Amino acid sequence: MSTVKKGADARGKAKTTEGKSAATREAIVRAALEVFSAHGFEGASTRQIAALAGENQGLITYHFSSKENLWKAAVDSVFAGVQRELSERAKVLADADIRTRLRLWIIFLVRYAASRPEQMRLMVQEGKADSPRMKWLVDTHIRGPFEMAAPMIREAVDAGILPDAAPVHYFYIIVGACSLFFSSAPEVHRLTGDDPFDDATIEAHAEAVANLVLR
Amino acid sequence: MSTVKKGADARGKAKTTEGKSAATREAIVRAALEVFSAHGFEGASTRQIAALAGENQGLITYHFSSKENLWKAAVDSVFAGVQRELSERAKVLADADIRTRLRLWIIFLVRYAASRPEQMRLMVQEGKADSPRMKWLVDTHIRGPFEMAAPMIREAVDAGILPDAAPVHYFYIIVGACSLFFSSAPEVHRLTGDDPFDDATIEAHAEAVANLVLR
DNA sequence: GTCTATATTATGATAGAC
DNA sequence: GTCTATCATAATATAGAC
Repeated sequence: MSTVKKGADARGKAKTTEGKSAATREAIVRAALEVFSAHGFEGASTRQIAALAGENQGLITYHFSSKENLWKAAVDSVFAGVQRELSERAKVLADADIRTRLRLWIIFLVRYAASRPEQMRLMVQEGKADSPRMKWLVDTHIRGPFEMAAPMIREAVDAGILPDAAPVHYFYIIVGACSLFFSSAPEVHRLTGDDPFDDATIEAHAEAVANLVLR
Repeated sequence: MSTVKKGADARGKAKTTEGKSAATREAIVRAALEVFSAHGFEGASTRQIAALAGENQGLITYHFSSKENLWKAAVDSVFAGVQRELSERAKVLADADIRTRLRLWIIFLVRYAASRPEQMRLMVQEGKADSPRMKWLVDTHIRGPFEMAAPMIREAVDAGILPDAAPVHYFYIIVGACSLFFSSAPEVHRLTGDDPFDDATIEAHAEAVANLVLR
């Protein structure tokens, strides 16, 4: 906090120039995530994003220079959370037994999918083709979590807790099992009347997956 | 087959006028499915679809009158197969034991997801919001399969084959487990070097899910 | 850093010749 | 049924005032 040029502005934000800039950037990223995950990369418009963020369209070019860079920033913002939380957890649980680690991983995945249903949507939307954006996504955000999970899965298979199959299969089986319920939430709601994002329902889903995998 | 006005045309199709019209329609629907599932509804352009189909853009309006109707026709074409095949299978297997039915259902889901990876992409893309398209999707194509699977799941739970949980959870767990591997195929390929659509890999995934669920 | 105005291109849909 | 040409609108990105 150094040179304060303005005080609180019309929207009630009291920030330094740099602080204001960062806040604008953040607001745009947040809006971008919502719009990109709802409409896909091509379907999303920068005007729509600017409008949702309550900022000017010209600022998108200023802060991100292109729609593609904005997309990357938005994706970074969803994955930043998982990566960090997961590796923290991994450290703490390094010496727990394999069943406990698997169960907690699954519960984590379900809660994360429930708190950020956009993530799986982004993955599925980009998973359509082997594009440059796809390469970037895998190298930057998928390989890490996969390489953390693979040894755990292998260990469970060796211990006879899981039937024999390659880790990739289990990775996508478990991620799919944990996530689809939430990335199809309005569908679930229309089908049964339940709200998937209700706390009790989230826990029920976590229990269902964990109990199915570990028995 | 009645009044033949033209013979084989430039692209080598020998058709009646009605036959030609139907073939055009079909070509457009096939292209639309590909483009919609790759780019989502808003991201897809009718020009792109027409170009891929090798047909004129004006014909889209002629045959479908709007982009929305074309989307519905494309979705119908993916789901038509599942619905029919599933209900046929259901009849044949009505008196098989519950484990066999569950196993065959899973194998069917995996093979279907592998043969039409677009389906899950379409579902996830529309699952973003409770839109009119979403309502149409659920009412026309989701409720049927769900109501076919639910009693089977309930039976498996009652028989002690599956841990206790509501059918909706199992439905999305199993569909997610069977599908994500294929709707993220380029991602899987980049991650491990394997081709998910290789026959042996498809069977390996089916076995992995079936063995995990049934033990 | 933020805003307005605009150049350029692409979109969905229509009109009308054949 | 199929095609070309076109309308009206909306898109990304830029230029330049403040």
